[in-house]
Amino acid sequence: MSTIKEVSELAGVSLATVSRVMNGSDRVKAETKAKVKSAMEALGYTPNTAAQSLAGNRSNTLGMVVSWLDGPFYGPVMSGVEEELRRHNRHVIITSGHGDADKERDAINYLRARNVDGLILLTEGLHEDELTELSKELPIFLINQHFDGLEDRNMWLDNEYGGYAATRYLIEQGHTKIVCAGGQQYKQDARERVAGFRRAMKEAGLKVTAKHICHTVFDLQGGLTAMKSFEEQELDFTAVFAGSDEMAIGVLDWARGKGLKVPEDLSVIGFDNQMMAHFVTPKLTTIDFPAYDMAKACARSAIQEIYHKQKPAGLKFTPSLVIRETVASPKKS
Amino acid sequence: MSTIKEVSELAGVSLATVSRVMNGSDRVKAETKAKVKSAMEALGYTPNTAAQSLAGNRSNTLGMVVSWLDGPFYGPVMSGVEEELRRHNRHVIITSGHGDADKERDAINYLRARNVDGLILLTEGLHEDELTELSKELPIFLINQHFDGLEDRNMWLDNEYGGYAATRYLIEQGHTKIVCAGGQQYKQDARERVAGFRRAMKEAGLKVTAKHICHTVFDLQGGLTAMKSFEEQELDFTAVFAGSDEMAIGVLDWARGKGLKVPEDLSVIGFDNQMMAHFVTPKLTTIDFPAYDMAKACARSAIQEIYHKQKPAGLKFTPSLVIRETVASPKKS
DNA sequence: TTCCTGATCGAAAGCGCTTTCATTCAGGAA
DNA sequence: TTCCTGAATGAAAGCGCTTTCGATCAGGAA
Repeated sequence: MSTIKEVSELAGVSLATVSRVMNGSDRVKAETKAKVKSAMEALGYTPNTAAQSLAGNRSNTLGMVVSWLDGPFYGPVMSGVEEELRRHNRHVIITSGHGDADKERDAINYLRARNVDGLILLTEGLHEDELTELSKELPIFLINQHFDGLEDRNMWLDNEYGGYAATRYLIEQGHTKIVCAGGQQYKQDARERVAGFRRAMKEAGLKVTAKHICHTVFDLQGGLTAMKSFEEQELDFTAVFAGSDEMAIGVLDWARGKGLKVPEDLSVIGFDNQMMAHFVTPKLTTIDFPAYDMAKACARSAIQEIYHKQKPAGLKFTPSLVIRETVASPKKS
Repeated sequence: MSTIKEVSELAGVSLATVSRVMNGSDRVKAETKAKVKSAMEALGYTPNTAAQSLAGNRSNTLGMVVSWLDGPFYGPVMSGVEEELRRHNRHVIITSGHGDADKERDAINYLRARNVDGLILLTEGLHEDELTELSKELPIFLINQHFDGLEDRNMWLDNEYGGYAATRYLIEQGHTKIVCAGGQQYKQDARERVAGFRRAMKEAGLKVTAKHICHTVFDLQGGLTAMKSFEEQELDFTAVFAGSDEMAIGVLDWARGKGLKVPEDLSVIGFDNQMMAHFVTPKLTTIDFPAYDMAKACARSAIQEIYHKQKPAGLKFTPSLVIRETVASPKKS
């Protein structure tokens, strides 16, 4: 490994000049710049990142906290962030928050001890106050969470619109008796999706009572639980909007157990468009969550603000309908 | 952020002593150690990792290359590595190799520029010679790949046994007409799985011809392709061993298209036990790939060798059968 | 007592960069 | 001509650690 010193000697300039060339910034005569560059080339020079961090008081590293490295939802997010940062010759340290506020704090401390220049967070447990507090210490960027005070560092999905679009699609197919299996009520996205459901129903003049909505957990089991609860209440319905794809798969399981055919006897629509939506039968109609794009945008925005002093801007993403095989018109009866 | 200097002043010792306490190693009087520790406590001291890297000529960081951050297979692997390293206060930079030799090299260079102390590789494109060469530069650890010369840094699965166990299970259920939809022939694990299939068949006195084995791609489409090829050859079979779960799901799709019921008309067994094996219907019987455990073991071994100078030892993992719903005895006919 | 030994600790030299501040120099203004 | 200005570059002081080497000191051997 060659050092900046060797480069400077070969090019016949000072260390400072080499450093200036490396950082692109300052005014260096074009001729000098060329000399330095060819010296770097000749030596196969790569800067020592640790020295850069130490001297520059910045690590060129972002920290990222996701709930699970192995959740289907997080893969595209990590992927988007990694690609974008690598493209800018920065890197990300990814940690798992295990969907728990305490462990999320641990993860953040671990990252801060590594002098990350900023944080990309996709957490579930941390409260707005805490995040606001944290953002005074270092720049933090939020994916899939939004609130005032940090709105220019939010990349969020219009969940409400997604819920609306899903429900709207069911209605357009002729359904009038629709139930909603939503996620945990303490989760912002779950609440918003349900709100979208309500809006679409109301707009169509369809009544929604508390009975029609069941808040459980965002997974397969949650979907089953919700359906059993609807069943116990002897509700009559021809379609269900599930708050997540996993829940929707739970609904499919339930339907199969009851001998109901999907979509002939029951229409089902999910949310997220996770990988497994392709693998189930029939293939799941759902709402696409552009996680990869959001992650890329987030990383880009972070780089712009942290390393190029540009003003950040939050971004709202709009989900779109993905039509597959689980929705049909209701049977005439 | 307090520095080592402040700690040394508060504790009334030299920088060197504080450093010694931090690194646990050298002999420091117990009394002194206690003084230093309480000083660190009092100041809330965290060492500056960049300075440590620079001075110590080591980054306390491992690099990792996987094919896709968002592949279902890689989640558990990343998760295992991250957890284990974090537990030892080290960290990992994860990059994506996009399943392509050139991009894998890029990723490795990117990581080396960051002075990683070692590499954990889960690559597909790099040849043994290249890896051997690389391992002269820095320690590299291989997951799911094994060859002589680097055998003490390999964590690998006994794929041959997995193929054997899967086929064996089909045979025990009474099947005698079995085909094998294997992955790309250039992949070591694909070849080994097929070898296991052959061994089980041979052991049971069942003949296997080239017709019974189709090498395609390890994904859903590959499964479909394989089945179509068997169909064209007018083979008669009651069970299929698929080289991966995704292929197996392709087989399920094919069967559904043909109006065949699984497992009544056709038994199917996969390999990997990926998450989606739970989500398909009927739930997939498969061979478990203990990716998470292998990753943990790999990280542990890497830490032991790199930071504690212990001799590494490769580990062979044995896969196990996971019985679900896609295998039954063949119909009498 | 004197000498030697091992345990404990401190001084100081880096590690490879960034950045401030000073210096040099060419060219235009006076 | 002299002076001033701004552009281009260099010298050097850190950034916060690790590690080598040497100093100190207590206690046992001679």
